[in-house]
Amino acid sequence: MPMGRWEPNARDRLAQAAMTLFQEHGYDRTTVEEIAARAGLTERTFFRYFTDKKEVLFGGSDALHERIVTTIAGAPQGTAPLDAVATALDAMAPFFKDRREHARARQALLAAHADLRERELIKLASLASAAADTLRKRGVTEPTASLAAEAGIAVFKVAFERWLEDPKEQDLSRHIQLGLDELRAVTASTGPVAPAVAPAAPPQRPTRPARARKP
Amino acid sequence: MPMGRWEPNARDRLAQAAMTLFQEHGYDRTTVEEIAARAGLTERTFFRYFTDKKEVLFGGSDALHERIVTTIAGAPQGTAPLDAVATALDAMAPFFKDRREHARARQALLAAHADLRERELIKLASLASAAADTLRKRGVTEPTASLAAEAGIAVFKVAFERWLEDPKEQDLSRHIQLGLDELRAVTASTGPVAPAVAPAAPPQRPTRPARARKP
DNA sequence: GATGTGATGTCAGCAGCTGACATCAAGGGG
DNA sequence: CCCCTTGATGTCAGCTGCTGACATCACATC
Repeated sequence: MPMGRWEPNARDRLAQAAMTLFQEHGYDRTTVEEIAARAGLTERTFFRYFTDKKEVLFGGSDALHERIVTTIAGAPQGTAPLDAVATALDAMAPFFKDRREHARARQALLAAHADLRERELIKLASLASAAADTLRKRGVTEPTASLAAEAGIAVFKVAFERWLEDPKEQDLSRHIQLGLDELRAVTASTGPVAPAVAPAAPPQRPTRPARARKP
Repeated sequence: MPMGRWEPNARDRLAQAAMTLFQEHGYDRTTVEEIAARAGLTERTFFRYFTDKKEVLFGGSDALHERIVTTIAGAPQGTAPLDAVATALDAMAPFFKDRREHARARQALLAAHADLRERELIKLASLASAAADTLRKRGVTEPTASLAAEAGIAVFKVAFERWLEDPKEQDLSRHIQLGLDELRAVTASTGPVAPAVAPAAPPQRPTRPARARKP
């Protein structure tokens, strides 16, 4: 069997080595040099594959990006913006199917390191921005496109976290649907601005439990 | 006149020196040592005031944080979650009144440096998280609290950007209101999921221009 | 006047990251 | 078969962000 001069999949090896070491010794007590060594490479090479030490944890983000764009672009003409976005969110779910445990481990790292959360947030923001761009190409005008995209990403964030914690282990897809329903419920409610003084309400109802889907 | 051992307002001096140098030479060609020197201090001292080189650009964020929390906490009993958040967003507007030019300069820096955008995003996320916490203390249950908070922050992001670009220079407050209206319009629309095939719609209307406020 | 105390300075050092250049197998003409 | 190019990697030097440990020194307090 032909084996090139170097072991293949350097990138994957680096990513995997990093994940392992981060879990074993923690993120900031793991050195890029150690990661590279474990992958049989050099620090310098690490930085040829990843711009950042952080970036090594964000491999699939390009795929998500593309999936979102093509899904929105491919939505039937006349689809309402938020519905197009909703479809795109749903199209992301398969990427995480069967990777719940991996996602949880990753999330644990993010929870412990603000650096990593920052990176995660900019990735999500970039998804939102791409979604908005694509909506605009479909003729959606400006405040609408950005808001639909941002709202969609907000739903995804919440849904994703709930998916990770859900003891019933329902599909991510399901949580996204619930999130969208809830968003609609939350925004559908009252008028412009609350009155200055409250008319002494009772103990305070929890505001509106998530309503069942399919009215 | 009594003058202490050191010039006062070290923190402010550092922040201002940083802003100036960033604009003159760019963010990454400005060294922390240079900033400190310009403020008559040492690099080491800079890092006593700011955890980060980036952090020097995010001074007011604590004040915003507090304002959001107290505003939401102080909303009349029975106020709908999104309305409470909306009020809080509006309460942030005064912080930026008369600082439009400063905000634009800042935004220009953010636009050029992903590092800084990351920091900005985590600040916003932190605001959202605080808002959600406060809502929860008011009895709002979970998916609702997070979604109202995140949606609110999404509105703020969009409104803020539009405010910076608005040739008519309308109030930030106004843009927030428009954003909220638009969010409601975007979410109020169609049902759960778009049909698989579109019934051949006409040229495609821009989906729904922002409707006037006050139905 | 001795004794803190708080803001600052000094120094040493690591880790992240980069530019410049070297190496070396594989592949492709000539 | 040799040469040359190419691409992935290694080597080295160096800056800058950031931190821990310790020194200083005006000012306040007793």
